[in-house]
Amino acid sequence: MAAVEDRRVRRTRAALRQAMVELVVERGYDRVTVRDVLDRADIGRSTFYAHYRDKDALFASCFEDLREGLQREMALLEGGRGGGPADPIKPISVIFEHAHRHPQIYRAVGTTHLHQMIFEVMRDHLCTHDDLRLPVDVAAEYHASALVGILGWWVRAGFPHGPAEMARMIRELTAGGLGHVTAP
Amino acid sequence: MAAVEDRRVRRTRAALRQAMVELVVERGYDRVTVRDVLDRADIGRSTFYAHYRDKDALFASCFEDLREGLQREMALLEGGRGGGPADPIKPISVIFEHAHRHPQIYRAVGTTHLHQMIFEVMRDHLCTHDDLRLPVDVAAEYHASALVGILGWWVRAGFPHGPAEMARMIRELTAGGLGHVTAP
DNA sequence: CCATAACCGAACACTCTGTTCGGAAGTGAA
DNA sequence: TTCACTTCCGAACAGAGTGTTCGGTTATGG
Repeated sequence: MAAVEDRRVRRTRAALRQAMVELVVERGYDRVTVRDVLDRADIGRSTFYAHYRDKDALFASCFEDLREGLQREMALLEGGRGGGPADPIKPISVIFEHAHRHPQIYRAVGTTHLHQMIFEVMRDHLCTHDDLRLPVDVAAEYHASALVGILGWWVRAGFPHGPAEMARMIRELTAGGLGHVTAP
Repeated sequence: MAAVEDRRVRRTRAALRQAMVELVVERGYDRVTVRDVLDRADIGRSTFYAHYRDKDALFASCFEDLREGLQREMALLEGGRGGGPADPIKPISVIFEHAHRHPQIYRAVGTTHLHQMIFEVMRDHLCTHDDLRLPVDVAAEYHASALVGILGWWVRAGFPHGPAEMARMIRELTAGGLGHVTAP
């Protein structure tokens, strides 16, 4: 049992994922067909279905690595210091930098997947400060939605502001809310 | 040229819209087919395409009345007093009450349409206070996304909190941000 | 070298879409 | 009530996309 799979498998999946991302960036998810992906990746039809159940499955797999990477960075941020949180806005800054470092894939990712991703990160982060005066889900949903909205806008607009400045703006906008949540 | 259209037209469109909303609530937009709508509404296939270009067009038409109603209420809110804004959170409260008054249709509306709707209302409202320290689009996108996220969560969860309390929570969460925006 | 696993591609059955057209039926006005 | 007009029906059709099957071909790793 090979720990790393057959080279053919690796190449096939990589080609499919890359073709998928390219096409979604060019046309948007709805306007991409399985046939398009096959042609672009130069992969046989039956081969595709041997690897992925359908278009959605391939699309989802495109972001697994991405999500794992982001979660690793977030965990590293919290694990670094056992004490209090250094900066309540720092995680947001990390997200913006992450997006800025992977432009094309963030351009392709739909708001749904992005929301899922950010929401989990956000809720995990909020759960560490449980002195809330509001239901956790409400706060998490609120901040996650706001952040995803801004993030999507930022990506679509072609990164007009730089990640640090974006983080600063978010701080301005969430000052009251997150302050209430995270202040002692 | 009749100001009010032929009764058959009215009945046909009403049946199609109602069937569409019901089915979307039951299964979600992607899992509803034109055939499903036809069967539920008991309308012929060719008749459907005589009224709407495709599924999207029918879906969009389902929310035109809704959007107009909400915009009317918002306009009435600002037009009532010529002076300063009574309460920066009031518009949000209006939105929540509007959603609470039309549960099933808000349950069906996708986040995309909802976002479009809320964003316009939000930007119009923010534009009246132009002493911003941030780009208007950023602020509007931020608050609109947050609100739509919460609204969607609230609707999906079956209105667990009552519109007034929701508005209060939003006030808590946006206190800093909107304060900076609307304060003199 | 060779057993094995992966790939190919053509063919197939299926679902959904959007259009066409002649005939049936409802509608509003006279 | 009559009647011209509009709308509706439904079957049929072409086209696009999906997901599966299967026998033959090719690359891989031991």
